[in-house]
Amino acid sequence: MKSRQEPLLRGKLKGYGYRITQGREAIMNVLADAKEHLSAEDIYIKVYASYPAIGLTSVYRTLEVLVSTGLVYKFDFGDGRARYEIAEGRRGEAHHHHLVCTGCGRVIDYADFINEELALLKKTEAGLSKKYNFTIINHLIQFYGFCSKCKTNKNAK
Amino acid sequence: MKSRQEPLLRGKLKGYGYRITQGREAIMNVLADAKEHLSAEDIYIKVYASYPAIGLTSVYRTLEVLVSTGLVYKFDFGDGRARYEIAEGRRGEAHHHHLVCTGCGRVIDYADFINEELALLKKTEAGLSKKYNFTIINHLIQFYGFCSKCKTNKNAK
DNA sequence: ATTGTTAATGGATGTCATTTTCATTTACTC
DNA sequence: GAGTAAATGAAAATGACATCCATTAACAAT
Repeated sequence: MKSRQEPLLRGKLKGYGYRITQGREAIMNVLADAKEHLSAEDIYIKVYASYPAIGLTSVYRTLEVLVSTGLVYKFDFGDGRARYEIAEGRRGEAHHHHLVCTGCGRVIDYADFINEELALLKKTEAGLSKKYNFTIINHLIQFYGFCSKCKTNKNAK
Repeated sequence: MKSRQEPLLRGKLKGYGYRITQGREAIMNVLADAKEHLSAEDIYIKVYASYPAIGLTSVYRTLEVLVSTGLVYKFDFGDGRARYEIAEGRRGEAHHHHLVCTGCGRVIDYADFINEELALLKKTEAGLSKKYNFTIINHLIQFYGFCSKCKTNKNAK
């Protein structure tokens, strides 16, 4: 099933003066249908399935274009690979933050308390936007600490 | 001037069963005296000045130990290199969050609104700790968007 | 529809932070 | 002071991502 999202991205990309290529269309489709944030390689693999002529290099380049135009968000969760998520459409749906265990590296997604957080973030955003003349579009919140397994021993030898 | 911080770390590391080596002492000194969060290479260079026998490998290994025991925090700001900060001692002093420009990659540090944020974070932390049996020690908050230079053109071609 | 131009591509190669390997050294126990 | 296992440094490996460059394809103008 084709996503109804893609033509939107397509039009916007074109509006910024970029050409619409087969590879870029395939990448936008994958992003529009994604339920999770994907790594560049995740995207490459998914695109490859329907368009094997794709190169990993083009995935990186297209993502860079999409991110720099604001059509796609890029996150760094600290595991050494960036993740990408489409900006319009799927917003809020699976929005969550992370608990990152300092002991074992485990990452727990949570969506609890998100609403209270969001309320505060809105206020903060307003102040920051004004002071720094910065348009805020998204955010990343991570808590670091120790998960249940690691909290007792703290990796003692 | 020797930091009074280091013996603390030293004792704790020992308590976890790790040996205290010259390299580890030097690294702990650097971390205890640091005013900013440092990258592994930053630390290597500083340690090298007083202890040239140090190897970059040992810096990475020692940092891993310190992080996994909770004595040092590790952050990933998304610029491809991790940053480290001592857990006890210098807390709060230069605590800030980031505005990351999606257009050009610029990172703006801000410390405004931190207090309101912290109040909420404390509440959130309490809830999360309980629900996920996770001991929260630190956090990372980043806003993504467009800085003043990038907001108008969004890198259009 | 055909052509010209220039952006976009893919494969190879490079880069850079971090990890692994391994033979040697050293902190700490007895 | 000797024994032993942890820790080390140098070199090589890894893995994500960027760059180079010759080729291809999008799209505007015909």
